[in-house]
Amino acid sequence: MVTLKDISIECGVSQATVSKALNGLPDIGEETANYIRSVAKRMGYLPNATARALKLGSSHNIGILFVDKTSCGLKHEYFSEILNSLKVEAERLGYDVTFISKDIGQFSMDYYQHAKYRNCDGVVIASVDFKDPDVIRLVESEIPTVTLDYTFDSRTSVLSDNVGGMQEIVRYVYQNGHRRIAFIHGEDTSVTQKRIASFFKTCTELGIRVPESYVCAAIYHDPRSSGLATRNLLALPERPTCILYPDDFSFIGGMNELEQQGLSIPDDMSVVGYDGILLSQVLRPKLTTFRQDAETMGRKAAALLIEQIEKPKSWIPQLITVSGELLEGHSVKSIRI
Amino acid sequence: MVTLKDISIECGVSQATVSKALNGLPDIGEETANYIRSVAKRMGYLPNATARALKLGSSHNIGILFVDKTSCGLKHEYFSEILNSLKVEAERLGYDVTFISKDIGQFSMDYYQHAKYRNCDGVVIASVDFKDPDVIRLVESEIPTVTLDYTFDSRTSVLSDNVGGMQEIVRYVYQNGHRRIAFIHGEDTSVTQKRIASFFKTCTELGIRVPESYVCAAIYHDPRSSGLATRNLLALPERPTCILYPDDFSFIGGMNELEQQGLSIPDDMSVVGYDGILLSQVLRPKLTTFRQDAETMGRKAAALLIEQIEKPKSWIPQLITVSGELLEGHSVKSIRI
DNA sequence: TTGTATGCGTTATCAT
DNA sequence: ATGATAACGCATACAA
Repeated sequence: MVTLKDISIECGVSQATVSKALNGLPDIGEETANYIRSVAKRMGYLPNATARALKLGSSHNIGILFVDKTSCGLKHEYFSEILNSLKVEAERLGYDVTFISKDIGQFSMDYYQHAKYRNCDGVVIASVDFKDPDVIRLVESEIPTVTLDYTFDSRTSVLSDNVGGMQEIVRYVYQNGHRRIAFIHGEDTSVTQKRIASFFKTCTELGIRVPESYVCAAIYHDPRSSGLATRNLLALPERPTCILYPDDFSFIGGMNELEQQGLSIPDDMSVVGYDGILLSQVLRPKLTTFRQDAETMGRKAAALLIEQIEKPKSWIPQLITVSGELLEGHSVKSIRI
Repeated sequence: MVTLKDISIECGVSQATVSKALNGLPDIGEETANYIRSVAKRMGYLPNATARALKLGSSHNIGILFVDKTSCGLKHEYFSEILNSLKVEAERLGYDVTFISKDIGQFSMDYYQHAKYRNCDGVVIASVDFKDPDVIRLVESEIPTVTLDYTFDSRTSVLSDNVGGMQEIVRYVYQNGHRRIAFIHGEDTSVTQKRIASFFKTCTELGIRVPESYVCAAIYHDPRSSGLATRNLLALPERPTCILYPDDFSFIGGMNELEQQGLSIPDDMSVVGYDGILLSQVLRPKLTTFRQDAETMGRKAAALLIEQIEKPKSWIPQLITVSGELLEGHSVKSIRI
């Protein structure tokens, strides 16, 4: 490994001079600086991030908190897409990305401690239990954080537009003549609450009456529970004409149930997903769904976090809502009224 | 941030004593050591990984190389599962995981340089172009590496048992009476080569004649190309009775094509996937497929890399093959002969 | 058993 | 414009 010292010897100048030249400080002669830079390049010099971090107290490294509680965190395309764009943007801005967790080796530490231990300049928090005291401790600490799809007081967060998404879906379905719309939602999270609220609000605005039995619970990313909910809906005396699913993947459960009962999509039943993952676009009939712009969410999260890290004085917490778009497929039938 | 110095002052002993006590060195009095440990705990002491890394020359941090060339690297459940188990195992062994890439900030560096810059103790390489000179440079460097699904000379790698997997599939299909078996394979990689070779070998062993037109190319994770290939197979004068797909997700393309032609699975056509992702298990009929044990692969990769890092002298390169299992679904019809 | 001193590779302050 | 030096937090060889 070639260090500043090696270069200083090679150049016949002091270590300090080399450091300044390489960092472009103005108090080094043009000529000397150029010479030093050329030698450094020739010798294949690379700064040592560790030494730098120790000296500067900042590591140019951000943490990512991504708990795989249901062991489907990363498996979910929504999150893996966020993770990827987050990584790309962070790297573009000169930051590396390290996973943060509890229990690293023998040490049992919480997220905050882990982040401190690694000298993370900031942490992006996604797909965790936001009620976890350890998560709260991290968020309330002095470490800059950005949360995804959840808001803490005086903290920056990037949110998918669940209210707008659900509104667009309901309106689209309404425009296609549907008045009996059922909604199978995911487990109780703030995301789910927003979607449910938006569902009811939009229905009310459109003058649609929603029987209680039309709104039922399932689990995200779990086709089985959505299949069950579908079966229940189909058993109602007055069947809905359209079913909204928690997400595209869960819809598979509904798809199976419908097929088993000999019902075809969209002729006998209209369906809508959520997420806009690859799968939704390759199913036939193509699934009508609402695409969440995960790529933008990850990118913004990284950019906002790094801005907060680099300009701590001028920083103010922000709530960024990333809008998505309705992807029209062929799973919603147009009903003449 | 509480440091060794703070503790030493609080305890009225020297910094060195604190360091030794906390690291459990034998040359500190039982009593003193216990006292120091209790004070450290009370003060909330956490070692500084950065300082430690600088001092020890080892960071307890491993890199992961995961290039999203087709921007589906992470989206592919196979890889996201590997990534997750890799992370879990590494953390269990006391190592953090950091993404490695080219171009971090203004610095344009190759993978090797990035790994050195971050002081990574080792790197796991997956889902990249293994012909990339930058990858080769990293692998041939002094940095310990483990590659996934690709072998370099004198280097450790963890391989999915593609030969065994394909063999099991062909045998299973054969046992169900099929003699006209088509194989749609992915783009040309070493994985694909192994599967193709194993396909032919097993067919030969079983005395199955494989017309050239039965083996055709598509692209992994791309239903469109597999759909096209399916259409071509269906247009043959002598149709196969069973089609093997590159992977479960690609099969969706074939599924659509079959349905469009009014063919039902498995009555009119038997099909087999590869991977054993969640999707394969929720489709109806359930897809018969070969599950790759991605969880084990990630775990082994981490364990082997860390073993190599910690016991460099006794280390010898290993080729670990992780076997999978045939998941019997209902997509292969049993044909009476 | 405990303390002193040094250095890991940097950056930054203060002399020169 | 350049250099000597201290400091970041830690581990360790060596002295006491």
